[in-house]
Amino acid sequence: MPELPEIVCRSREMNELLCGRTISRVDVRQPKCLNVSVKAFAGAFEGATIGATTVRGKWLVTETTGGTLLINLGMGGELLYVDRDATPEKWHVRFDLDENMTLFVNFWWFGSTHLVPTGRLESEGPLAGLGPNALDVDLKAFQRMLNGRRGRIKSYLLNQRHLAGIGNAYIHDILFSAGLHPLRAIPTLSTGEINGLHRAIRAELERSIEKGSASYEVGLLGQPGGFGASDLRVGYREGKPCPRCGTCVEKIKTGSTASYICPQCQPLDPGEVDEKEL
DNA sequence: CGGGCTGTTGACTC
DNA sequence: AGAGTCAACAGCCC
Repeated sequence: MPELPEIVCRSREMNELLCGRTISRVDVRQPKCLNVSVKAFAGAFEGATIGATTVRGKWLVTETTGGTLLINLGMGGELLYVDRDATPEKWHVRFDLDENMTLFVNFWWFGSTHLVPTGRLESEGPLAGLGPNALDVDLKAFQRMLNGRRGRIKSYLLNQRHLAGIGNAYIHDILFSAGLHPLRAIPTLSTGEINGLHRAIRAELERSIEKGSASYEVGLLGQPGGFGASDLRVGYREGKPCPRCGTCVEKIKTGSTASYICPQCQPLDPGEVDEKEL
């Protein structure tokens, strides 16, 4: 599932491959994934020139002369940049460009492509109310964010209104690196634990970005990332030994999501789950 | 063959 | 504010 590292890598590819190109034609097979009518969407982007692409959490933000294009790949969505003759079987939105090239957008689940008028990103659309990118928050700001918060650390980190870009794939190794159980109540976190968590967020996300993002996702040219199963510490490693202490990694239910943890390195002290703290 | 699992976002409720 | 639930809908696995 694309999270911040994947989006960062896709944005780099879009800047390399798409910046400066002109959109000649837009086609939509699944109007549901748009926020406006097909006519309005195509009307805005046909004839437009593509500018820079930036990242807001799990959203790709592409400026064009016809408005801002927002792409959310949901779970397992893909972008494909190919010659028109190599049109894939499955696609939901296509942008035909100059030089016979096309950008195909294919969703697995829950993906969307939005048109937002230039300059209104912060006031309307899905980016309004989104928290800062997880990699853009310094330690002081992170400490302030958590100050006075209640609830559990995992659900806080996954909430895109707080921090944008962390999803249920990278969270496992982030919490493991910080030595935190996903259900730890935020008020029970020590200053040292908060500092370690801040460091872990940066380190784990950047580790994947450096390797070109997750290997189960592919880039605009169809190339897989270099961050694979052997790079994971506890995530999706149920029954395998913890890399730090050798204890069996467990898969547990944490609310509506699953979590992979080392029960030894990420203890949930019963004294610390006092219901009054939640 | 079928049902459970996967896990994003936003809306909604308590 | 936070936690829970649901709905959107594809494909894999057993």
